[in-house]
Amino acid sequence: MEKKPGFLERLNKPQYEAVVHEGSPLLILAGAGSGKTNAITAKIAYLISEKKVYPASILAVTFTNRAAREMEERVVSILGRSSGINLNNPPMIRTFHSFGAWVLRRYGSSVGLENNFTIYDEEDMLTLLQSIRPAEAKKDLKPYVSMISRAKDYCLTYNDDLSPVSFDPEFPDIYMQYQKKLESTGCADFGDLILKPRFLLKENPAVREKLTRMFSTILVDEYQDSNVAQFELLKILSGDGSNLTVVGDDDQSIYRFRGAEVRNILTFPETFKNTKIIKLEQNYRSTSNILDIAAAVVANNTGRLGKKLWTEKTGGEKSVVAAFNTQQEEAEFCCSLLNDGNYSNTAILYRTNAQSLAFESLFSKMKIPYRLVGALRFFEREEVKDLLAVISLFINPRDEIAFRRVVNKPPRGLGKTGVEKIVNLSIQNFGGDLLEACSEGSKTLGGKAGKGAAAFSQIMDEVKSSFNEASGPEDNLSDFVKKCALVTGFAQYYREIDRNSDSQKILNIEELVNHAADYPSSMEGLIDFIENTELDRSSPAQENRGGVTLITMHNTKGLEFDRVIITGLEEGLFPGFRNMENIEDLEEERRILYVSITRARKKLYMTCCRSRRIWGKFNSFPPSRFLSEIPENLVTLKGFGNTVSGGASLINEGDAVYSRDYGAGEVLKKWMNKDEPVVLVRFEGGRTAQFLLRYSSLKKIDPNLTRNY
DNA sequence: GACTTTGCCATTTTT
DNA sequence: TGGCAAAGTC
Repeated sequence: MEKKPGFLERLNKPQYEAVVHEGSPLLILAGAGSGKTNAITAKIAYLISEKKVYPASILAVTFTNRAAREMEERVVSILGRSSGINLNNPPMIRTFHSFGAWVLRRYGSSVGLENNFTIYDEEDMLTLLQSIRPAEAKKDLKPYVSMISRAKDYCLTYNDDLSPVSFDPEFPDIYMQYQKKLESTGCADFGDLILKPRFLLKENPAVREKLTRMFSTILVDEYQDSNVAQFELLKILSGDGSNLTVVGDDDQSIYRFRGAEVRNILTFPETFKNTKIIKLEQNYRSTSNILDIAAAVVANNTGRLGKKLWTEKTGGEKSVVAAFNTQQEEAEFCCSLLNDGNYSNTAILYRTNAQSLAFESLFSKMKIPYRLVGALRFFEREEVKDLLAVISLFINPRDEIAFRRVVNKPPRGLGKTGVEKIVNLSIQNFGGDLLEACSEGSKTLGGKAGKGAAAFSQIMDEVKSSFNEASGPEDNLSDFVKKCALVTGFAQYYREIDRNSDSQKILNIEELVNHAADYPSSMEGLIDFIENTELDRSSPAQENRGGVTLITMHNTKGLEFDRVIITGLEEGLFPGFRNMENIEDLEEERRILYVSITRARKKLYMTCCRSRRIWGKFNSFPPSRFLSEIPENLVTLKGFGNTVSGGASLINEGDAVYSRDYGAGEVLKKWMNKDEPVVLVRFEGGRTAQFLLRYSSLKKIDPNLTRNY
């Protein structure tokens, strides 16, 4: 028998089965830490090296740029070791959105998109809405941005019944105006990157045939995060699905708010006949102590496909649940754990980005190195977007949002009226070309505005000629981007701002210039550069740093750490914000916790604070209900006072109680929530709060003594 | 039209 | 608490 290559030898039985399966649709249900990426990369490598599949005919789709990069690296590294593999035409490994953009750059003209289109993020979407409805306040228009995004997630155009998204009677009209304007400026938003390719493939048989023939094998990672539009695109692309492999875990679906549809994975076998289902249930990451907690928590969810994760690493260190009074104490606790110097093996997780602040300031003070993942998204920063807007406008002179952004920045005398005049001029006389309109405006507009228009026209001319100057096969784009920063005056403008406030905007511009060095100095290179910066907004400088990882729970998907500290487990924060009566929202929060817990290899901490400052005010929160879902014997409790079925559980309705955070009060109500006694207390001064008795530090007191507190 | 001040209001999670 | 937008001043 022929010897198997090493990367196949290392697979376990179901993994191997998944890798070699062929001929019918394949659904891999892969639990957390079960080697899912390993299986999918091994499958790609297997197809290329063993089945001699043409590499470029393989399409692998992920949801995050990080996942796409990682998969690509792994495939290259596996195949690099085998000889005789030619990767000149490598497999296409992209995010869904980047794949959509790729399709549109090539074939978009048949749906009205030229290949110089720029991609709008939510901020740009809002600006566009404002240009349609100038009378309305920004905050009133904001909801429509997410409605439009959701509609597109669900594959709905403005002609469709939009009631699944919103009953707002204005919405269909606003959506229509938005879409028409967006198309007239020759741009696309994130939703369009999926919707338009799907429409294109549906309506254009020639392109459909070309693409379906081009990609004979399709693999999708994190399939549980796909939305309806992505599913529709996939369906057209993969035909009967016989060469389609999807990998996912219904328990890790945490993007419902963004239109992800768990049903896509739940009903996959019904949609694609003869689906082979393979479950990967051996966890290679965590100890059984950690997995047991994860399992106990997620068991409270309904409608699961059901997997049983198991591990050979039985036992392990006991997990800790710790309660504190303030987020300051919580951060200090993390510091004390980090005294052992295990920075890079530790991650601190939180539900909202705002929570990172307490850690950041304390860690800077204590000289603990940290890296912040995902928070200040580099490419969303003002100065970066300004510079990108100038380049976008150079590529696509119809890009009205980019134009509005930079035409009077730094200030050069063009106000609202002047800008409106130029925009109208562009539409009436120049087919939307704003640069020609601006040049014309410099003659027709009087006074300051005319001078401003002339100045901006000249700047854009200089941008244009700077680009022509830099040519030659060895040149990259960094010189050009640098020149843009200079001729626009941004370099000087932001240096001045940096001097007056303690910002570092110039550094960000420099980083963008460095970034541009990766792209060849050609129009394609430039479009590529802009597209990649629009689609991948993470900051490489931050992500590659060492130190403790500070990260949102959502962002941890796909990562793992020896030690994980999940912070802010407070009712109202996690789960929180929306009405947690909605069972689907609540279950999604629970899955977020499940994802978070399963990031830990060896040691898990969960923390909560009794009070936390939100919007400048101190608010008190009871511990998260999720904590009460963890069997007591699996964790060590710290800082909960005289809890654990002690005196506190003797508290009854009508009792006088004392809380160290609220003071004295009276128990109004007591009831059971999943075997947990809960009390509602009204404190002196009228404030009320709920407590899970097990975790509260409430003490029963003699009502006659109340006044003493 | 540019710049300053006041007063309001808010925070999930991300391609 | 702070960020941002409307209102106010030059």
